[in-house]
Amino acid sequence: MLTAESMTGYDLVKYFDGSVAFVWQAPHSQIYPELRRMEAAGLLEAEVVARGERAEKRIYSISSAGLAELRSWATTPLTYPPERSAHRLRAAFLEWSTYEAARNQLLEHRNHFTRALRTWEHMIEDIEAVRVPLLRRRLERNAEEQAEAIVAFKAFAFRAELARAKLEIEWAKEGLALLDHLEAAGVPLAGEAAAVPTDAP
Amino acid sequence: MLTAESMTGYDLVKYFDGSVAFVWQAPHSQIYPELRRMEAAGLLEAEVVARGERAEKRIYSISSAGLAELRSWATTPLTYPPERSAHRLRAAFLEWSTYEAARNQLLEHRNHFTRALRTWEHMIEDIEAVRVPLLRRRLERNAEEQAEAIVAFKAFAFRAELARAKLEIEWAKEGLALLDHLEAAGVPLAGEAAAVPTDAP
DNA sequence: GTAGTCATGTAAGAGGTTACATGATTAG
DNA sequence: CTAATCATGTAACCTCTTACATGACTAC
Repeated sequence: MLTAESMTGYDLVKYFDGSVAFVWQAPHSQIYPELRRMEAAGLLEAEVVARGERAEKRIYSISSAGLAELRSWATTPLTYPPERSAHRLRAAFLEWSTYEAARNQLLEHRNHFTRALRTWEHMIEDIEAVRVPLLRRRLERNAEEQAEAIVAFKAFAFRAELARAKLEIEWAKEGLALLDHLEAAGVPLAGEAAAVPTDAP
Repeated sequence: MLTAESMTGYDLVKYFDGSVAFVWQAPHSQIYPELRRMEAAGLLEAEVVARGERAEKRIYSISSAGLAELRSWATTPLTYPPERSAHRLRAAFLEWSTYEAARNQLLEHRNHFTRALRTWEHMIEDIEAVRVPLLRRRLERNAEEQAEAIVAFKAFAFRAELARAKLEIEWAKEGLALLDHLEAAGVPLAGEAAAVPTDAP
């Protein structure tokens, strides 16, 4: 982000929430110390600027070492992190739930990704029309011949999440249909048993 | 997993790698201490069994408190963790890479999920045919009327990952096509610039 | 005897979450 | 004056990764 524009940690947090956060989130409690570490490592340079009469702020820019590090990161092969999805795990053991809780879970899943889908769609439109402020500044800083690639890669990354959202919505629907089918067939779930007290005959 | 069969931490690690690990991975260094903690919390019971003359092993079973906890977990709403995908992040900033590195990245992505796809397909077949040992034992322990649901939920969870793998393969292909298009159009990437030394005219 | 499997741990450190904490500046 | 925004931290805690560490049992 600092290759697009020099800015404070505060700005970084803000812009994060509006763009990069859709693929990589970080709270300010991670960003501020990290900026200090990167500055100490020579990857960033900080300009301390007065803010009013008493306060100060640090405007960070990327250094040439930082640029080299960025290029290095961009060309290093990535590994695949271990799978860890609470939602899939839950789905695999839905027999321990109740029909009500299972349905709520899947409805919430569908709603969550329906909202996400709308966000992604708008985001991709905004990217392709260069309505995203930080992207605009990035294009101004770069050779015009690269503009197409810069925009295309952002849209490319976000389209994956768009497709993912569609997938999750369909998956949730499939799950809801499965629950309907099982309940109609009179299949009991283990979670319901918990509702039956032990003092039953 | 302990509701399907009582077993040692070692067994748990083994079975993890063959089934649950596809949605939730954990190394033995996490599993052993966790079993101890859960036993201390009364969720599990351990039977210490001699193994040969000198060695011992601990066979864990789930307690009634553990079952209650499991049911509680199964019915508690899940939250959505912050997005954090190194691959999407990388994709969004591919202009900092080189065509070669970017292609390798996407080819590796395609290969990774092609392998995953095959694994999922076999896994789902094995689940539906009840060829998975732990699943078989789970069905033996449960009322026959629940068998359909137990199998269906496992297949349901895994189908999501199957669909995900297909999505990732398509996405990687799209990315490769994009790279071909950009390179053919003569668009330079920032990573290539690093190859041009500063002592150029 | 030896290689493979069974079996169980510990520990340092990285990365991330959540909560606590503070205070200046600016717009109305 | 007061609320919103700008701005920057710290710290406890949890989870997970990676590496270190050990040794018994069993089949060949």
